[in-house]
Amino acid sequence: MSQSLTIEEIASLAQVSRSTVSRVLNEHPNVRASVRERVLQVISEQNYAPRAAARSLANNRTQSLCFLFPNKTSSVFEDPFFAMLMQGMLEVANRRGYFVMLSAVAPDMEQDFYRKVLRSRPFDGLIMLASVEDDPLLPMLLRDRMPFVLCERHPYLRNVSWIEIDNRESAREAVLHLLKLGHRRIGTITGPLNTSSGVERRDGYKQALLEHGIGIAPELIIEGDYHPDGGFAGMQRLLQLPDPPTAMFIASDLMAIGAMRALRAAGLRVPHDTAIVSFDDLPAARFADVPLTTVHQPIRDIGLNATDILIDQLEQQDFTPTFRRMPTKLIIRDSCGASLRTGA
Amino acid sequence: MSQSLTIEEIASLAQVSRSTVSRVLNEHPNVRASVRERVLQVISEQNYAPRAAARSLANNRTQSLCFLFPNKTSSVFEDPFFAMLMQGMLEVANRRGYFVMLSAVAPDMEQDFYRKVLRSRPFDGLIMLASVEDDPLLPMLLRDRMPFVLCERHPYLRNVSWIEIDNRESAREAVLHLLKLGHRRIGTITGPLNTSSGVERRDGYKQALLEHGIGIAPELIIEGDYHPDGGFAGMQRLLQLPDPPTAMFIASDLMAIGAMRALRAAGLRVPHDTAIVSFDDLPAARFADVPLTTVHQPIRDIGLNATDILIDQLEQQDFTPTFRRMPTKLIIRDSCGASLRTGA
DNA sequence: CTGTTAGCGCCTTCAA
DNA sequence: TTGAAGGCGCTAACAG
Repeated sequence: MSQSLTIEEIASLAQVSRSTVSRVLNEHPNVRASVRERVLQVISEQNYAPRAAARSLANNRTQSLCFLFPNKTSSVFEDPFFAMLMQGMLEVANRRGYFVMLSAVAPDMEQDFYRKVLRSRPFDGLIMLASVEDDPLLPMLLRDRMPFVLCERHPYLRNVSWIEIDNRESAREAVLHLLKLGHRRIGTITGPLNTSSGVERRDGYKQALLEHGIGIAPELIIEGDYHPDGGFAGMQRLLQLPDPPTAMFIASDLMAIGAMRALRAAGLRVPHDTAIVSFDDLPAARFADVPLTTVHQPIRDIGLNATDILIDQLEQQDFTPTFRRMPTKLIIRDSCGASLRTGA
Repeated sequence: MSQSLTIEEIASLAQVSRSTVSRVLNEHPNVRASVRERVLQVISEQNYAPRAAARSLANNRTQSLCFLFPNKTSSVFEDPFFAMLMQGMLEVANRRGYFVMLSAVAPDMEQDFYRKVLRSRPFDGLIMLASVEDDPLLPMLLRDRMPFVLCERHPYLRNVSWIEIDNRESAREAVLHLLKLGHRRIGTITGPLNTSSGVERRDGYKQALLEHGIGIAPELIIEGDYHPDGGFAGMQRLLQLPDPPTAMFIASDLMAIGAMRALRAAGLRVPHDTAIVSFDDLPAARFADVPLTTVHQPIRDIGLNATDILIDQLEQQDFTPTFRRMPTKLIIRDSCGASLRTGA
């Protein structure tokens, strides 16, 4: 890159000391207005910007955040859920003057990531997506007092900050909807059961059934992975039962899309033969073959709020654990069969 | 965060000078093996990692790259194309020891981004996705000699590095395929015509037609935006023609999916009434309602190679403009109708 | 092969 | 309100 100026040169051009330029840069009040003007003038003329590295070294802050994605699968970024989350996060970070670094750590690289990256402190705080029960990174982060916010409640850790939705209640409502439509044999494909969203949505499913005096049938509960292939495989297994379910609560839209493929392959129609309610309300839910009835969660807002929380904590230097809960809403479309009934 | 050690303290624990520790850290050859061992031992015991900011200040390198996304639409990250590209980029960056910063700059923020972010040099180089003809950032990058690689050839700039596919030839083959199937009235929905991929794919379409003695019908060429809604709208317009096309070359899978919605809404079947060949071969192409015949491009590899090129340039300090061309391949599925014919 | 010595560019006391 | 001076943690000559 071309030689860029230093604060020293700006100072001499503006005929003040480095300190004064620094004060102007950092919006210190104690600078005479006329001097400030002159300095700003020179800065603008010279197109000067202080070097991030020098600043970081001096004030111990990088003005950047890290978004840490799990990388169990090779396709995190292809998951629209993460994409939308990221959209929200990036928006806030930029608005509030933070850079954003991205990391996707493979399971076997976690130690390495911690040692080489995290301890070198290239960022002020981080946002973790989808915390797994036994995530090895969390204890290290806590020990080092690295500020972070989880984008989902951790299965049992509570002395951290997170942002969440009411997974259990939302799932319960989804299943109640199916019950109201007359279904009694309802299956579910859950999320990963080492995440709290996976467990909670399953529990909401169970609760709804029990409230209606319907027993839990273990063979109707299949653990999935939030991805289409998991939905496909799960549905296939359920279809092999002697008495397959007439309705499904599927813990993510993507899995529901996979499950619908399996149903179609088996010659079954949604919602006529099998009703479906899913979770997330991704754009794909609306455009699916059969538009999905699904629990809407404000994904972008979640990312947005998580980032706001983190930056607030950083700027106020107050890291007392906190959480925020976002609202959800059941969106009725075609896959549950409700429109069939009213239509009929 | 907890107080972390400095190189000085590691040095005194290992009973050597800072320089020696520094040499060990940077894998300098000139360190006695036994000393190196001792230092590494201490480093590992203390869980030490040099601070990124201090390093950057001293050696003028940040070890980080920026991925710069266009942000015309609010949904860059929802585009699987970018997601897959990013996957490849992140992989290489991590493997070669670089951090990755992410930016999505809104059109009206470009000046600001340049002034505040770029000039503060928080990264060593950047990868730009989808360069538009009149992108205001490019001239500034060139002026500042900021190392960068484009993930698509710029419409006319040639003294830069980029990675590309042969858009024209690929599009030509796609259209030839439709011609071979007997179609004579073939329409196209193009990409944005201020990008080179948009222009080149359209030109490939024209070339194929002309080679077969078919005149270009301007009413059959509609400019799109690579997104589903653009495909939907474009197809709708074409369907209003007195003599609609019997086949379509659509410059992206997402637009093809949108176009198929429009066709379905009009009661037309793919491929029976309207054959379609598209471009990209996203995962969605395989799983579409009617699986898409489409030009496969190695998206992840493109990201991978772009990053390799950039890092090579940085590490060899050789910034002579270069480009690399990746192969494409027409994947025949159902939407073109080829299988109908062989089946029949 | 190793230690000494200057910086890298900025922020921040401390005096004036 | 301003300037002088020291230091943030590391790298990179330069000596030895």
